[in-house]
Amino acid sequence: MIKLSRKGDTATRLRDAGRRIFARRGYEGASVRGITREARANLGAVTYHFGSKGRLYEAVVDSALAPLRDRVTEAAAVSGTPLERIEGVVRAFFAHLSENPDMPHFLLQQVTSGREPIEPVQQTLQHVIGTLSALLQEGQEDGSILESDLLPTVIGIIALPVHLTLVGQLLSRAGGFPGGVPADRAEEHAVQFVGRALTAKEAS
Amino acid sequence: MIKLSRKGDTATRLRDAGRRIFARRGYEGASVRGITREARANLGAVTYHFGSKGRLYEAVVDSALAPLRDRVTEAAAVSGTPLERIEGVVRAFFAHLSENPDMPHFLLQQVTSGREPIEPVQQTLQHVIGTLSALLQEGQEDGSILESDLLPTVIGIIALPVHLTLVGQLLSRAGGFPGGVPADRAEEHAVQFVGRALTAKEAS
DNA sequence: CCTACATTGATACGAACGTTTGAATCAATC
DNA sequence: GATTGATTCAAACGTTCGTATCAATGTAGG
Repeated sequence: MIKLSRKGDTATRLRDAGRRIFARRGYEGASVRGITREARANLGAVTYHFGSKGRLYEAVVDSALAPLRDRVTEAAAVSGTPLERIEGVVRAFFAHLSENPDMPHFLLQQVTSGREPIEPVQQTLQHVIGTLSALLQEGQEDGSILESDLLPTVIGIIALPVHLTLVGQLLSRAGGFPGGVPADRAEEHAVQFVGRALTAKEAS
Repeated sequence: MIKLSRKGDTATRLRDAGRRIFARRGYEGASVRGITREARANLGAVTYHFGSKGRLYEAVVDSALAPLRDRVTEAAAVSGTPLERIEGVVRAFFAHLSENPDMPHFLLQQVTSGREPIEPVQQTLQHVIGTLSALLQEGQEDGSILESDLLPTVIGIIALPVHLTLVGQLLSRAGGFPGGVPADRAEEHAVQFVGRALTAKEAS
């Protein structure tokens, strides 16, 4: 009755296959049959191990987002100026996105689904927004970051990595913009872009 | 045989209903039955007027994107500094998004679908990216805009309106951030954010 | 009026969907 | 080696999907 999740576990294989297929085709576009086929599992395996397609989806999303929350927390906790720590969060985003190329899909699928986001997404959003808001506020209080509405600024900061990664993929796939945006250039660019937007020196 | 598209046309009602439902539930999540029900049309009407569900979707996306292309073109063509015209494009985006709240859904659904985007989306992307790239290059040549890679910069500029609109909706719906981001504040914020990021004055 | 054509309507079809079922198989415990 | 519980398997269920069919209806032009 050893229930360790060895890598070859059927449940683990289902989660992995689910991650790929849900990300690529969306929730409705993914079929239990397709997932079980890719996971080399029986059709009934999703019901057996997760209860339903919906609960497999939640498990997939949660397993993709949990490490992101941790990374953001970590990046925000180092010592340094608020701006440096915000840059660290941006880099943490890029690191996680490049290691988990399916991730931005889940985030945006949830955002565009029109439904109330499922719990792990809600948690992650609140956590990231809360963390960045705190850093911004700290920077604004000590004068190192320009005054501005917190929420839209935070959204602007988050939007960059997600969009650069995703649209980069899209363009290199289909856009007539050969090569798209290489990951490392994208990261440097995002850090610069955010840094300038937050600290632009007024002509004095 | 008068084939004017009066507002009560079955084809028009189908396109309108399709826009709402495709945006809200995605392509696979929307059903022909649901669309025809909402349009008060017969089940066979989609096949009859558009040939298939897929072609209705293309018609919907095209009817949503065509006006955006026009607006961007217009905003980029006015006289003014490159930065002012870029700001105009950003404002055009916001105007179009706030009048067509379903629009960002289509854009991001395409981006996250993993499939090659359908033709009107590809056209629009290329057009907007081309237009902004030209404005950026002009500004970089006359020194009014900082040097940076064109493509990621353009993506950053586009990402802002889409994300602010969408995430604003999401947060006001579910996020524990009451009110989200009011549309007019979002627009001003985006214009400032972009302006700073493009023209930050180096300490000299 | 009548004919021709465009549109609507009700119904049917086959395929794919998520889930259920119950027998078969496997691995650990006594 | 028998027993037990967990897991896999093949098959089937009922539902919903997109599309096709064809008769009924509306609407000009002759």
